[in-house]
Amino acid sequence: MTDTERTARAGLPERPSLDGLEVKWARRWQEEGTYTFDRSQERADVYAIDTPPPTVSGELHMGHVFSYTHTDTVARFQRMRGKHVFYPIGWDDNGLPTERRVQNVYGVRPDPSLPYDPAWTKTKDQELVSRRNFIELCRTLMAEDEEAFEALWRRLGLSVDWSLKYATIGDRARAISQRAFLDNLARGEAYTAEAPTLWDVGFRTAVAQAELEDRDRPGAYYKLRFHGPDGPVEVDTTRPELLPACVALVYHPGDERYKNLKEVRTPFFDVTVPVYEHHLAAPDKGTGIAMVCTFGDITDVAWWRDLDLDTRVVLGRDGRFLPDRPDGVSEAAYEQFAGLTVNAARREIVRILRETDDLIGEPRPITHPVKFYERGDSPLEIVTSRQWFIRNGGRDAELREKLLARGRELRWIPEHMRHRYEHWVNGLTGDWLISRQRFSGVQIPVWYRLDNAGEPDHDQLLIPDMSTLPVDPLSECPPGFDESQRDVPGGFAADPDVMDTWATSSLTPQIAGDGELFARVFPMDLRPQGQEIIRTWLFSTVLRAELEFGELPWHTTVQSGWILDPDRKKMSKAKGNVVTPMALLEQSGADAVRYWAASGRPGTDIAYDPAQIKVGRRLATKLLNASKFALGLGAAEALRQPVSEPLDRAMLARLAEVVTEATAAFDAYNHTDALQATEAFFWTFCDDYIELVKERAYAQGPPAESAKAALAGGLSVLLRLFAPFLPYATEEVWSWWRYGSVHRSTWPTPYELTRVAPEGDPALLDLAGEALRQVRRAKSDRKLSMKADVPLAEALGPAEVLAKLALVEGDVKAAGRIARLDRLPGRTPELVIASAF
RNA sequence: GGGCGAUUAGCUCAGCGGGAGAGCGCUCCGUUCACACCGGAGAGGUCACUGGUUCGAUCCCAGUAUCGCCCACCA
Repeated sequence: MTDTERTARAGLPERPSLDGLEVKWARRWQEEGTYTFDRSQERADVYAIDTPPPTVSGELHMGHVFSYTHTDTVARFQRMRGKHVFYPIGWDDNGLPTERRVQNVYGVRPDPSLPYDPAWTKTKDQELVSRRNFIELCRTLMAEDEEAFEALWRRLGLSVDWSLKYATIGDRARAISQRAFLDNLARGEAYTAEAPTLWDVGFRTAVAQAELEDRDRPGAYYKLRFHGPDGPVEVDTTRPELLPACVALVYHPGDERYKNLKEVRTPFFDVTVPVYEHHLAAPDKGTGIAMVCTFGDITDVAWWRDLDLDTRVVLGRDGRFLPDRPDGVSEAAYEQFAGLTVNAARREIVRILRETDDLIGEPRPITHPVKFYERGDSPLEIVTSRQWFIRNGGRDAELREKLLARGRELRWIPEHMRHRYEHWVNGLTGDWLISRQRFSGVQIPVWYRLDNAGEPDHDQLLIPDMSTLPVDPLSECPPGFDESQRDVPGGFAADPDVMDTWATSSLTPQIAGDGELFARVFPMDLRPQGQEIIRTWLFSTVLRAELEFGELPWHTTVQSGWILDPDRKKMSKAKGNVVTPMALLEQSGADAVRYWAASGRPGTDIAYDPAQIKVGRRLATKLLNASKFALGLGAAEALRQPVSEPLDRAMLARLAEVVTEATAAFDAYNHTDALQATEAFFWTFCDDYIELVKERAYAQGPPAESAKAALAGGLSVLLRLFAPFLPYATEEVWSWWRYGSVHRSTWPTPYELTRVAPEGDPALLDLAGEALRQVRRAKSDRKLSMKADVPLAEALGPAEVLAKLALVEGDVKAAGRIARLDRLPGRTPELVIASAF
């Protein structure tokens, strides 16, 4: 019988292919609910994952594919291990990234003063639209983006339960977010305060410490001449335009140069300002004495607070100089600055100081780091405004210690990532600013009483009934009021702000595990995420869980690495080295892409490498072909037959070791080691074992049945070991001969192998493989076909090695096409096969 | 300025106190009765550098250099 006939008889495809498997099986998994969470399970039997909801602000990239694949291998492993895997998915579609995308795509800008226009259509670029129109555009665009996201994740084969899908802008998330906020408020953990805050003039909103980044910008030192009682005082500054906001000079305690200086007059504005000592002043920076303004940077705020300085506000929320002069500055001097941008004001003051001869020398250009909102385009300014905060340990040693303790309690993969958390918590300088002066977000769910002058009283909060959440204070009234009382003296006013996106996404365990699910999934097992959001998502989730429940939200966190391009740079759109995931999946297949992704370890960067994807594709194809061959031999029918031959038992015994290794690796979140152990064995299985036994398997009788039974047992285990990595190819092969889904099958154990192949000696597999390799080398050296006959071969080596060889001699002879194999003990220290042709 | 990580074959990466490894690429050979999205064989390395500990160091310690990332109150 030919192999083609065998294949046909077994009902196997003649030429198995990877093409089309994704569509076929993704549909089947959805129809059959293969990954549906069983809501009746108890916590102990559940493995719960706090999946990152990707930010909906464009397309998913290879970095997402990389890290989400890692999590999926864990989910599939745990599911096969018998856990009921709670694997939700969500979209983070509120917040500034989303708004900015809408602004870019539609070319519109929100203006809350405009009325809602239900029939709005775009007529011109940079059009201003009402708040509600803007929010509707956000919802529309997000829905489109989210459809594309879902299509990608389904194609990649993520085994999430799509019925658990959530959106952070959805009603459920908004209600949970507002409830958590009100709980924080009730416990005194949330509060409102008027304070200097970092302000993005482009987005016109306050931003939090966690969202800052430094960017190097060109600037210059300007040396200004202040006027002291005993002569001029030279002061270096990079922000001369803030001279009208100057409230003091500071120098380092003990700096002899300034120790008798008590006050000075500013140049041009001629305002008398005090001179103080402060330890933050650096004697070696500039002239050793610094100009303190309202507010040039956060050090100014520290000085202002510590030294109880005056306040001279000059910058408005639009980044321009205010129309009105600050206290103590003359109208005549200030008026020419009113309305100017920062840059224009700088040019103006430099021009003036040159005229008055108070600019000493020329500006000295420097490059210095400037604070930016991580998604913004303009340097941050500091403005005083009323904002909401949540206590985060930044001003509270006791809470900070608790949060540090939680960080130590958490299992970090890789371990060294815990330092990032510790440094972040230790470096917090203030509470978490959560209010944003934006539109598409979760509204801060409060109103304020208005006094008789129509001014809000921030101590008289009006709180919604918890049962009415989510609430939009701008369109709904507080309990006991009606719409006629909105914004009128004696009535109420809504808080116009929304919450920071992290204020909602810090609640993902509560959002995903809402209602009766909560007790079954919380605290969760795993938080997978990117290392760049330890200070935001991870920290804020730990914080909210600590405040709400006094415990960690999950036991373990796995931090993913970066995708680098071949130049070792982070991949980015600007550099044009971005590969579109969907195109890649369609071209190479999901299993191949997943194989590449799985070759990266947690926390370790990986290069984008098309060659690795090809290797993955080859592996998946090989799996199809080798399976087809083994099953074509009749392996499936022999599954329960006794495994009697030493080589067959050796193979299964070695595979049992691989199972142990792969299982241990997965338990330690080393999915890469699990894959490598499995893959290495698989190639031995194909290249050595199958070649060694196929002649025997073609025959009849117990030795043939033994080979076929071992092939079936080996294949069954290999398919399950590969299932987390190659879900499509393994499922396809599984469907040829087994019932149900491989992804619902049981993770293999060493016992199921040693039971059918007791007393297997793995060394026999190595020995037979080594013998075969030597025969092949002899043929290769003589440029002969691997199928060339060897009339006589001699096996030399220690007697005990040759004794073992005798156990597998029949298979070696068949695979090597050796007619006669003589064993000659004691002539060499190691096994040598000498072939004669 | 502080912290974390990396540096091993041309490339991508494992290993981590006693033998230097894998895959890709490369060279040669073979093959179309599982697999051309194929098989077999082979060549390739003072394990960044300098000291130290040790019988023995790619591995441990100290320092240096380069790269990457995180953090920082950067007049």
